[in-house]
Amino acid sequence: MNFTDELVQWYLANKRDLPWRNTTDAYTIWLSEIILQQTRVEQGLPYFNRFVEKYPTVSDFAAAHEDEVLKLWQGLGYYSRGRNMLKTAQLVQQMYNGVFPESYDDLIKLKGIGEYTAAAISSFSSNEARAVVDGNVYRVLARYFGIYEAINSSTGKKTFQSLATNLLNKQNAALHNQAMMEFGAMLCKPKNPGCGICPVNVGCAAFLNNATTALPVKLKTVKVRERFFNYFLVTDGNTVLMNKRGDKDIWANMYDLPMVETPEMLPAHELAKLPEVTAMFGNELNITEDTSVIKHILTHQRLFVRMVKTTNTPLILKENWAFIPVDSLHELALPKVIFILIKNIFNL
DNA sequence: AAGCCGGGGAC
DNA sequence: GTCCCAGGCTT
Repeated sequence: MNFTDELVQWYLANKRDLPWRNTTDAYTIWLSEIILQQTRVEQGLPYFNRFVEKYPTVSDFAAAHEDEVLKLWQGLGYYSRGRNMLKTAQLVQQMYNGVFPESYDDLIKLKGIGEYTAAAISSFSSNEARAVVDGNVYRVLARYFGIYEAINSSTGKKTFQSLATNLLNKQNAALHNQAMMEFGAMLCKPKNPGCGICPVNVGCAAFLNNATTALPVKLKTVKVRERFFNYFLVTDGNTVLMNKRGDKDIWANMYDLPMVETPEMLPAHELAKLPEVTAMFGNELNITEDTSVIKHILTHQRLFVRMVKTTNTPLILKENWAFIPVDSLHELALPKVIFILIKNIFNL
């Protein structure tokens, strides 16, 4: 048996039972694929189930409001996925009359669908002969064929996509793709791969050369920026002043609190006198509580976040500010760290 | 081509 | 701490 046939045999004997594998409905598969971008199966699974229940068809999804989608997406990260899904659902409703496209060429044009996702949806829904290349496939191919080209260079991407396409079983694209990814996720793992029980170890360049830890090769480490967020809790117990974020920075269109960003974390008494703060509240801030600083890690940023409670109220409400009834707080999509800051105060 | 976009789990 | 996850969009 050749390499890919071995992996298919391994897959049939070892595959997990995952809900999106029991359908060929392009809409349902699309839901799963977007949710699973840069996301582990175990983390995405409960979100998939909630989305399928709330939006059984793409028409149901298209009728949703963005706040509602982001709320359902809360905690999953990379929120542009949720925002793009709504746009795509609305476009499919209008342009395709609610019938989700199945062809790669149609799918690749949609917001939030790139090469990987178009290949995944087209092959899983209609068995179109398109090879998926995700993180798992990069790793499996780099190791088995001993490819030291960086998987995140533009030439490397072409090399791996070309190799994956050549290897594709064009009669059984769906099964082939599932097998490649599941093998990478379950056995040919980033750390401690199961080489001892691997069905293709005798042909694996990395195994034979003791190079599994060196492959795949990936370029550069991301630069991490440090930021200091000072949030203000303005509440009378019945309502709380919330801010809807813009669409440029992190957590686009989600909700947090009024805040100032500082170049470093200041003691409360210095924060209270900051010109930016006194301008906002009319005079020196009266701080009644100050949380300990929470360190919150994102891919490109290390956030240091604190929240101060104040008896002051702002002079004027900025455009994106509103006093929200505490009873309605649970409807707002909150970034993880905001949820942590206020969950105990308002019983969220 | 490089930078940006979350949160969590394994080690 | 570091790495990476069924990646894609913007500049």
